[in-house]
Amino acid sequence: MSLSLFDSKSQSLRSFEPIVAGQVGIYLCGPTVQGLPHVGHLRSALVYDQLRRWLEAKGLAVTLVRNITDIDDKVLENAKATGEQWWALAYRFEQEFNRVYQVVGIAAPTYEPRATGAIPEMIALIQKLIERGFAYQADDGSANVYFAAGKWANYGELTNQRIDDMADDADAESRGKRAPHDFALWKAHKVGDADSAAWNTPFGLGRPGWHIECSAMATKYLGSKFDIHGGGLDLRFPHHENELAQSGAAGDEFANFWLHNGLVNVAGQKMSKSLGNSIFAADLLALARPAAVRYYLGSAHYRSVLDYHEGVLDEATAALGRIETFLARADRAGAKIAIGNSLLAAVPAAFIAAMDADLAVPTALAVLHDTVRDGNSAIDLANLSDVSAAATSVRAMLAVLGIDLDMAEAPTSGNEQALDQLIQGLISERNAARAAKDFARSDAIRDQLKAAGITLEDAAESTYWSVN
RNA sequence: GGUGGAGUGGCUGAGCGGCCCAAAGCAACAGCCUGCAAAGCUGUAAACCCACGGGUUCAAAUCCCGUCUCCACCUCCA
Repeated sequence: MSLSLFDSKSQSLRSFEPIVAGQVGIYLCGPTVQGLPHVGHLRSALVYDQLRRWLEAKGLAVTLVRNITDIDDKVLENAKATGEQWWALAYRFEQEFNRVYQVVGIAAPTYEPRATGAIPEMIALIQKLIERGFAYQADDGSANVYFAAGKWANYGELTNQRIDDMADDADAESRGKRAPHDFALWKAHKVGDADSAAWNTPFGLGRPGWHIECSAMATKYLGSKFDIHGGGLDLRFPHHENELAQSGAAGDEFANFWLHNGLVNVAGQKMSKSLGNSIFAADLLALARPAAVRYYLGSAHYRSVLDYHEGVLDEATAALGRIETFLARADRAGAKIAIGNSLLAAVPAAFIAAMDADLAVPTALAVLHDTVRDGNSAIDLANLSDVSAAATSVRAMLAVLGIDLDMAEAPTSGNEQALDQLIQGLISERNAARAAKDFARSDAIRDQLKAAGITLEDAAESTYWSVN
């Protein structure tokens, strides 16, 4: 295993070795389903989809668990605003998340647990923490239970911070906390909150704090020690720090590697509700086809900030078009795609090196484009074996990256056949005009098709058409 | 106040001690091809010294020190 990954906890590139040979357990903090998925959600999910595909290409059996946070303050708040049941709202958005994930080719996780499905495990974990002296029920007698950050000597180890240096939580005392940096494990039910949003527990009626769910679910499905924990950079603190503290205090070794993906800026600015500059997944998908959206999201390294602005999807579409044109030309040239049962064996060494270097997808894309150029040259030289090799290689790289070009093969539907027949008629007419040197007529036909969004390409042996 | 990240061509964006007189894509220009295009290939220009100023080294975009600017996180956040 020559894969290196940047581990946020040690802040260094570490060689990745699975805890159990041949298997990888990954836990991802999935979305809080309180609203529509935006470009940031898509990017995060995509990063780990690429990681998973790469691990699988390398022959590892990946167990990917990505949770759904279906209860929290925002879910309850937003449901009050829309007049829905909180669980109906959460489920509605959960489905929308899964819809857009599916559209851009993010494979479904091995399992997708909901926070509300792990309440008994959370209660058990909280009780364990109370027994061990790392958690306490609020001094005001409410059902609030807090984690005593100061009691856990390693608190701050994930983000390299010391409690004394952290900014204070202003209203800590009013909620029965003993220290400002203690955080909620269990939140007491409040008057006005839906009855369905409360569970009866040894601490009283209430609902889970934000962090406890991930500790409970990660260990429930992956064990007390697992390979990789991932999520957005914004989750590093407090969410992941608190998860680590809870699980560590409960005696779990927890994640071997911590991965954090960079966020998405919009025209250089942070995306936020208050700025009103959010780009939703549906916005992207309305502007470009899924493969282009996926290409764009992978155009910057996963730990870098990815900027979204006007034109980025057009660039991605153009880059993709180049790859597509090559594959179409190779196909016409008679290239044989021969990917065996190992994608890894069909992919260039430079591509493997890039992916192994902390998942350097932009570098991997450069290798892909180099291969396209070499393949195009081979077509011009009529070197069929090189063409086949390049096309095979390109197909394999696309497969590893999960980019599904969904290229038009021979027309299949009735509509496509009808269109093809019409255009073939015009192409014949144009070629007849060209043969007769009636270029006014031939250009008029080409312009007519162009106005309809159809581009003609005169290859040596025939004329091909494609819809822009 | 604390913690972390970034500043590379017209744009996006890799590289993070010698293979860098800096990848790849987009955009531009020229040549080949074409009746003309498109597509493709080739080439060119584009980063004056890779934010700025010092330093270490035989060698620095890459390491160190300082400065400037920007961004993120510090209990809502992918």
